[in-house]
Amino acid sequence: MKQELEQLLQAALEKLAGSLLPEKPAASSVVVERTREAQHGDFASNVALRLAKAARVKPRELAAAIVAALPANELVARTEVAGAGFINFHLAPQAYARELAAIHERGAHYGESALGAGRRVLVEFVSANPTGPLHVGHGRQAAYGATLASVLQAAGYDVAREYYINDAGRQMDILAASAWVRYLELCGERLPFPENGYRGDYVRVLAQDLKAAAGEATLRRPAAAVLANLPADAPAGDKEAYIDALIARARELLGSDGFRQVLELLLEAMLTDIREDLGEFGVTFDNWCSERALAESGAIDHALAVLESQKRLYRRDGALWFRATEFGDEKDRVVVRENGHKTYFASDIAYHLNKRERGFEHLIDVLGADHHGYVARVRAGLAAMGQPGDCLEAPLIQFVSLYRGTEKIPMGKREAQFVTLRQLRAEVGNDACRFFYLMRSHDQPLDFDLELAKSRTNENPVYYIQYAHARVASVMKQLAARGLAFDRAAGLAAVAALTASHEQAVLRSLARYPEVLEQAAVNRAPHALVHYLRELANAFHTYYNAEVFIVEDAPLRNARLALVLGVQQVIRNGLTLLGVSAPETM
RNA sequence: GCGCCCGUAGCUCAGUUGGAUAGAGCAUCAGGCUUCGAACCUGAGGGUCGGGAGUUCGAAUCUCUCCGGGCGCGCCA
Repeated sequence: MKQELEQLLQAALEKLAGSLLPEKPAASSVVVERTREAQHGDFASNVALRLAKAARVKPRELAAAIVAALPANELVARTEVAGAGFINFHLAPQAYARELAAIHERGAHYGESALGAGRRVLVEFVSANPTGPLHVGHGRQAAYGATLASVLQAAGYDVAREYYINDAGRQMDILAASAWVRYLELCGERLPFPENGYRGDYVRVLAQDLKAAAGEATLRRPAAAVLANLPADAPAGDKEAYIDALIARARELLGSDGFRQVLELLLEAMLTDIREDLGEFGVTFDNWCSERALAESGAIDHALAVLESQKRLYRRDGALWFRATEFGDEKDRVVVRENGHKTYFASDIAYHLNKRERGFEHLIDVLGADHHGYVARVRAGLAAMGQPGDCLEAPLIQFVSLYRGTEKIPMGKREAQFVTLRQLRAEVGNDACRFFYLMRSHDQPLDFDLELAKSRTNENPVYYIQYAHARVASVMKQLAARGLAFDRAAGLAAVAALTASHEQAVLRSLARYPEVLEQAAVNRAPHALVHYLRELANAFHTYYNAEVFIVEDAPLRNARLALVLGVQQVIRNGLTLLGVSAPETM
């Protein structure tokens, strides 16, 4: 609808070019928007206001000329000049009838567009270190990333979803050491737990897995051998030095192959847990990309070679540096440390180059808000390797605070007091969980009220939308119970009978769905969809209370049913994108 | 100190290529079920869009500045 009006305006402006207007304006300046006030019609354009100055004409005069030059169109009932020079469009009833027919015709595909023109986009999200269970912050990133990917797909992009597994670094070694110590405890050894180790209960579970898989023969070592000559742990000593020494000792006692086997087993267990957790949450990935596999494939050396060939590397203090400042970063970055180890940053730019080399035009990294400092750096890396710097985009997801009513739940990393995604899902349910995560703009910190999310009262917005969907299903059951059947063709043919103000409001709301979906895609703002669905449900509930659908008059009855089935379809489409179920009964 | 995000009704928040009289939900108050599900609907009150200045036909939106809050600034990952 909107696009058609914009095309009409464009045509009118082309007619005026050379006379009233100096030149044909760019298509991007011709914009039509929904009006706020019903008296201003359905759509309005400020194009005359925007062009008046350059054309040296009064805005209202220009607007009048544009209106006069508009080609006739069956969708438009009336056009007028209003206010300072707005052009208001009042749509003909058949415009909405046509839209309702489109909903019935396209069904689950209604709302999709070709905006993205098949461009390949990689959405990377969650990518939590496999060193512990996902927490509520990851949950928000999961919900956001999954829905953003779905919305982009609906908008015509060729989308792939990816999880980057940080399985190469020191954090994994620390997990291995932590689990091994717990394992030794299980075997009956007595030794202190490292201050810098992972303390969660899941580590004890991992230790049991280890024992079940390996028994005592291969991995058990006497505590005395483990602890011999280790430096002091905190608080007397340095916890970082201690854990590093412990890791080295584990490698020494188990052999590098043995240590690696422990690591592999833990990694597999953690990834299985994360995968299941996300799967139950309705979040799936097309690819799980391993940092270690990437390194083994030579991708990091490849990226460094590219940087070298571009003369973007230099040596200082024994380390190899990348001239990031030449590409907008605030300081140069080390890629190979003095000790010969490549930095995380090196593997990260290699990973992003790899994404581009796999054919993705556009890269979206969904990141936690605490990662903002590092976007500029990766972008600098991409630019230095000859990639367009703006191919990378990173929506930053602000933090989540949990509340019970007004009481804030502390979320220390050390003691797990209700911080995992799994616990959150178990308590409030997947639907409420996804919904609450997506209700707010991602760049706004989120206060997640558990009591509200759990409540089955009118305070909870999830049920409000689902209820509208279930109510339509209930109406259809009632129809069948009365021995009547819905005649779609007859209903769609009689849409002109839907003249009541509540019916008009529902029709208008329905027709906005494709626009909302495009907006959500362009702005990376899935929450726009949530707000829209609430409005649509509101229009429906109001209508439901005002009119009876199952009436004697068959054409009117079928028209009304066609309308509410349209509502049901759009709600289902929207909820599906959000990852929330659309139940027939509640 | 430097950088990023944010500040809108009592509370939680929508409102981005600058648009017409700033909107929802909750809470509060007043109403609505012998009729398709009351997990619903209708109405009312509630605002210095953090303060100030600027840009212009027009600013919650853009710029500057100040105040307040969150986060980040490693040869860690």
